[in-house]
Amino acid sequence: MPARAKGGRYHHGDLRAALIDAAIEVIGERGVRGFSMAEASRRLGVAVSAPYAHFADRDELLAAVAVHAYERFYAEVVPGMSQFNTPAEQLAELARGYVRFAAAHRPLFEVLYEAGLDKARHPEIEAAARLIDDAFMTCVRALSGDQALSEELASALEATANGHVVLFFDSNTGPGEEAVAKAAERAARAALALIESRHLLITDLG
Amino acid sequence: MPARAKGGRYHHGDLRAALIDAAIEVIGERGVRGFSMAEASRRLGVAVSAPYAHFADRDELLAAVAVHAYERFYAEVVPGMSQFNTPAEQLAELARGYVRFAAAHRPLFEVLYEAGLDKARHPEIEAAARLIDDAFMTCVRALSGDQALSEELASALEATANGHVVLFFDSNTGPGEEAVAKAAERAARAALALIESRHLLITDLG
DNA sequence: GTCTATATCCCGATAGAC
DNA sequence: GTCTATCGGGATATAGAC
Repeated sequence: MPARAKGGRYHHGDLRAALIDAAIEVIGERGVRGFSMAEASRRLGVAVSAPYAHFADRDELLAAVAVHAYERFYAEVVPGMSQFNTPAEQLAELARGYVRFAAAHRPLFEVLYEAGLDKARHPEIEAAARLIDDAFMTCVRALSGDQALSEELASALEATANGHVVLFFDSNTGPGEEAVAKAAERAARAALALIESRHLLITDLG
Repeated sequence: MPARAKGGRYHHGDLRAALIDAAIEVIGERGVRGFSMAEASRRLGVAVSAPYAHFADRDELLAAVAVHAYERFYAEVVPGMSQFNTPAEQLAELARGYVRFAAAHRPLFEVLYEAGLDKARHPEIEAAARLIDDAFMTCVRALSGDQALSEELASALEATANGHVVLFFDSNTGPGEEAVAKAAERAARAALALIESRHLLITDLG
């Protein structure tokens, strides 16, 4: 952990990593919209110009936070899937983990969905998401040999997990363990219900 | 429609309504975070201080936009439900309309979910949502006499519809009619699947 | 790689005239 | 109800010294 004394200088520390940490901290308090390079600099006790030695602009720093978010998501959530034996249960666990992760690391979730980052300008973000997507799609495909159905099911599962997070944040119940567990369980059960009736996702589809 | 000539004055027009329209326009171009009282004033050709005769601060103007959003949602989406005869089909139509509405009026959707408005400070927003919620819950309850199941189903349906909108916006496919129709159909089908397997939403629930 | 200093711009909100 | 004028603040980003 780099030094962060308010008045101190910052020679030869890992400012890049410290800036990412500071960004997460600020986003946690003020939201993505409330984050600024200047505020991050202030918290680290460095000049407002210092971050520009590591990030070309504000969006590049946020993109680095997004990459960090996907890496952490993969490390925290995906391993838990292997404790289950069926693809359906694994996907339910992924949905549960998705909600738990977002609740535990709200700033990371916000960067992914509210930072308004141009993915074309920051391809490293999608690259970081690839490992997660692979694990996800492997499970989905194990449930249906049909390519079209796999796509529809994947879309429905992703939308539902995301929606449960938004609903949880919107309900403003705070980060209480009980409320998080309830939201995560709801997401997992909704995933199982979608899987159970997945045949309805493609009938008559244009 | 109030006058909006760039250099012109604005005596005795309906500035309040014009500000709401201008806000929607700005949000459409720059997002909620990019909206400012100053920019709205500039577009209407009025002094930056003029809006404060109608709204105490920025959040009050955004709250008025949110109320407008719910009113318009109710007017555009809810009537379409009555063309169907079963609660399941009506809820599917509501999900379809939810996605279509959000795609057609993205700024309104953004205000509701990304403006970060303190609902305790703006109770008029939830009041405006009540008509929609009543229609929604009436359908849900018609599907299950059980109170606990109704709550779980409502939660799952709302999350899923919202998630499909987020996914659609995230996919960046633009407002093409084809892409919108596809996303809306997906939301409707996911709703039907959740309804079909709704019994899975409450088994063993703590 | 970090500093000091600065240019440039935008914002929210208020005071007081008309 | 709208105007002019302004205060006070904060942001991004760059230039040049060390």
